[in-house]
Amino acid sequence: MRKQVLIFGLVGGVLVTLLQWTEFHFVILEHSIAIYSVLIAILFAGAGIWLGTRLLAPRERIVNRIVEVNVPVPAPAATDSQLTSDNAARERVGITRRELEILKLVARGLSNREIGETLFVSENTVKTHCSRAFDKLGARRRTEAVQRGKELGLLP
Amino acid sequence: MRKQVLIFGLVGGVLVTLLQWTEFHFVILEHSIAIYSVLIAILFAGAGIWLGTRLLAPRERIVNRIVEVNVPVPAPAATDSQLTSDNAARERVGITRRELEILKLVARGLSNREIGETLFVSENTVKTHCSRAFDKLGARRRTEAVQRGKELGLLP
DNA sequence: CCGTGCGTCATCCTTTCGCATGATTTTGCC
DNA sequence: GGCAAAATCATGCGAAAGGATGACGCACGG
Repeated sequence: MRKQVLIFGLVGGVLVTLLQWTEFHFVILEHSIAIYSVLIAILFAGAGIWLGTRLLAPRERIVNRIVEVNVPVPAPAATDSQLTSDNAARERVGITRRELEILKLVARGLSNREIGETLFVSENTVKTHCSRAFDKLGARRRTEAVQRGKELGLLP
Repeated sequence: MRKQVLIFGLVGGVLVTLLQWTEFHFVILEHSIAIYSVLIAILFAGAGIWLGTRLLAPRERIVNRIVEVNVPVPAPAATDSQLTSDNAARERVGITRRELEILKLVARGLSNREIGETLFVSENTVKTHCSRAFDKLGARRRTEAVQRGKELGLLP
C-alpha cells in the first residue's frame, strides 16, 4: 500500500520532468498549452484512478481466513445484532459479495429495477444475481430469501 | 458508474479551461511552467483517486466478527409483549387483524397461494388482503411491506 | 332497519419475478 | 499467460404479484 504511493510519486515526478522537458521542444511551440495541460490531466487522472483502486480495494481479503474458526452456531437469526459478520456467514453459504449486496437491497424492499439503478447495473444483472443467491439459499421467492438470509445471519 | 464518469469529464474540462485561463494572468508570467504542470497533476491525481474510489471501491469494509453467539436472551419476552403491542401498533397503522396475519405469512416467505392454503382461503382473498395491507403501509411490494412492518413494530 | 367495517371471492389487466441459457468481460490466482 | 470464478448483460417465457373494480355475506351499533 505504501509502495504504490511511492511509485505514484516517483512516476509522477518523472512524468512531470519528462513533460516539462519535451514541451520546450515539441508541444508548446507547435500547439497551444492546452494540449500540454490535457496530456498531464489525462495522465495523472489515470494514475490517480490506479492509485485509488490499488489503495482502497484490498480490504476484506485478509479477514476471511481468520473468521471461520469462531462461528460455530449459524442459526441464531438474532433480533438486533446490528453488524453481523458478513464474510463468515457469506462464505459458509457460498454466496458472493455481490449477491449478498443485492440481497440486502432486496431485503430493503427494492425492486430489481431500483436495485439496478442503485448499483448502476442493468436489471438483468440484478435478476441473475438474485437467481443465484436464491438458489444458494434454497429460496424460490425474494421474501423467502430474505427470511433465510436472516436465519443464516447474512442479514441484520 | 456512468454518472461519475460524466461528472469527472465535466469537472475535468472545466478545470482545464479554468487553469488555462488563469495561467496567462498569474502563474506562467511569474513562475515557470513547472508550477502549472504540478498544479494540474495534483488536481487530476486527486480527482482520479476520487473517481477510482467512487468507481471501483464499493467493496465491503472490514467487519470484525462478533464472538458473542450463544446468548438466547431476547426471544421469550418478545412473544408476550408482542400480542399486546401487536394491537397497539396494528391500530396505529389502521391495519386489520386478518391483514396483519397475512402479512406475517408474507414475511415468512410464503407465496399468496401457500398463504391461501395455510389459512384455507382463496388466493384471491390473500391478494386482496395484501393489497389493502400494502396500501395502508405505503408499500408497493411485499418485501417493502415486510420492511415497513418491521419498522412499525408490526413484525418481529 | 340500515349503514359501516370486515372478510371473502372473482375477473381483467399490467407489471414484476423467477428460471433457463448463453455470451462477454473483469478479476484473482497459479 | 492462462485458468477459474465472478460479474455483467441479454432474451424469452411462464408464473407470480399487484392494481382496479365489483360483489356477497356477516356482525355490530345507532
